[in-house]
Amino acid sequence: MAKLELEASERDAGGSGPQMPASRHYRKARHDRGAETRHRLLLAALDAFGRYGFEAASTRDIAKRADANLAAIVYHFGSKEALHRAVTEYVIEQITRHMHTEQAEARDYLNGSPDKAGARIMLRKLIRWKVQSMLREEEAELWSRFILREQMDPSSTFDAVYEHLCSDQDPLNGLIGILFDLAPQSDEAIVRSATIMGQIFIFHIGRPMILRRLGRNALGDEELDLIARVVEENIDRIVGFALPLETAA
Amino acid sequence: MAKLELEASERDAGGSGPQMPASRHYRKARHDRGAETRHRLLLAALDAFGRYGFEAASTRDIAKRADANLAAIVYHFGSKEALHRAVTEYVIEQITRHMHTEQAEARDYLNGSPDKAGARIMLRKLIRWKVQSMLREEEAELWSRFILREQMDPSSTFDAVYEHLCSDQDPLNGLIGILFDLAPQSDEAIVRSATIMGQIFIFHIGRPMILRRLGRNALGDEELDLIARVVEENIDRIVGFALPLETAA
DNA sequence: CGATATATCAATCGATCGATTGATTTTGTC
DNA sequence: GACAAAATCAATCGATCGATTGATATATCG
Repeated sequence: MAKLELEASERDAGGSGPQMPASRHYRKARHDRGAETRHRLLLAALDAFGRYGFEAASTRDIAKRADANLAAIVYHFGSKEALHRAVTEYVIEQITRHMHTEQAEARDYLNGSPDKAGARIMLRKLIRWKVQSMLREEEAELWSRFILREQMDPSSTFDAVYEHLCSDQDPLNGLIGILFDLAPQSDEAIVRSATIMGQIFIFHIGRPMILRRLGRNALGDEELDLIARVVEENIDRIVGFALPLETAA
Repeated sequence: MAKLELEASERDAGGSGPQMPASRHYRKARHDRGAETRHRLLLAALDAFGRYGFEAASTRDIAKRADANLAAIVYHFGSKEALHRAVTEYVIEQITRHMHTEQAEARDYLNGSPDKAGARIMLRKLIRWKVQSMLREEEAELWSRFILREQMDPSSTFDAVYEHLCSDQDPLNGLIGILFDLAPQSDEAIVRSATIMGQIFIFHIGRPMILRRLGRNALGDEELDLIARVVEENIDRIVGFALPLETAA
């Protein structure tokens, strides 16, 4: 379950760290308590930062929810700020890992000699995969909330998130560009991509409201299938005009 | 500019208020300082609560940004919590006011004998109006951020926002229902409405990221026109299948 | 002008925040 | 078992939080 390592990605957290988990050339424990505590703190912080924001999320609450001592945060990460950076890195790493295969495939296709028919199929595949992974993966709601929270106070780690997850890592713009005869970085391609991502993000950011309208307490398989079908249908229709209708499944 | 009154909508803010602006049967001042201070505090709080969240937004910061004294918050509103409630009421009031005419028109249409052709035109009108008002109105980004922030910590004033802005006030579900042969409160109608709203909300919640991709510092008329065109086109195509293509402008 | 309600202000309260400390427990090597 | 590094813990620090206080300033009446 806990694949994360993170190890020493933040040495001196702003100039404070007196003692840190050296992780030098020392043997690993048979049962690494430290790594487990670190991971529990990371997940608790991911939820707390995303839900309450950086300042409102108290280290005491994070430590308590991680079943760890308050001082463990400074011990394992260096400071509250460093913990926030570690969470950012974790989110980027997780999303990148989940996206890697499909995005690489789409990028490879774009680097070849793409045409509209192929781009439409590739877009459908990418969207289907984004919807599934972003809605099925349980942690994904935490990732979305954390990232969108950063947007509201665009100072902290906004740049890192942007560079790793948005700029040119995402082949969505390229596919849209081909289908609509637009330059990949043209304003319209960017706006069109945003409207597509918005249809997915709304089910993260607005989940409480949607759950209430649906009269549910959680999104079950039935609702997730419905959401996936509607989003995929919508995008199929949006890009459908670019090509004569076909039977691509 | 300041139409707001709010007057005595929160009497005793949780049982604290020793002195409050009585606003009894006393004549209004020629130059009402209190109302101005109250409104400046309200706008500053709207921005701060939406941006940093309830707890992270400090009353000292709000007072400073409103060019008012710290104690003015308790004096005019009763407490930080009451200020938050007042902001919620203000947002509901503003959105309701901006939406009133168009939503009433759509509701009237739904209460008549609606057909698909009329519903499509009505939907197009409603969407166009939502896009324009939500993107053109300068305060709208603050409203969206505030509401979406509530979603992340669905405790506080979530119910009030939901009841006034979502439940059955919004005729979007009804129009979608007619166009897709769905019951207005069916799961699919709700999900379809959400994907439509997501295409608009993304430009509020993700504005910093989109601005960066566009290489802009702000959304000018040019970009707003583009966004409006793309969103309206998308929705036209999404619902277009429900009807044979026509030339309705 | 007083008289009075309205409004603003600096100073201060207890509570909680992030961070630090020194002691203690756990773990692995010799 | 002796020893040290890794890890956890309770207690505590100064800073800042929301809220309160009493004094002062402003505005509208008789």
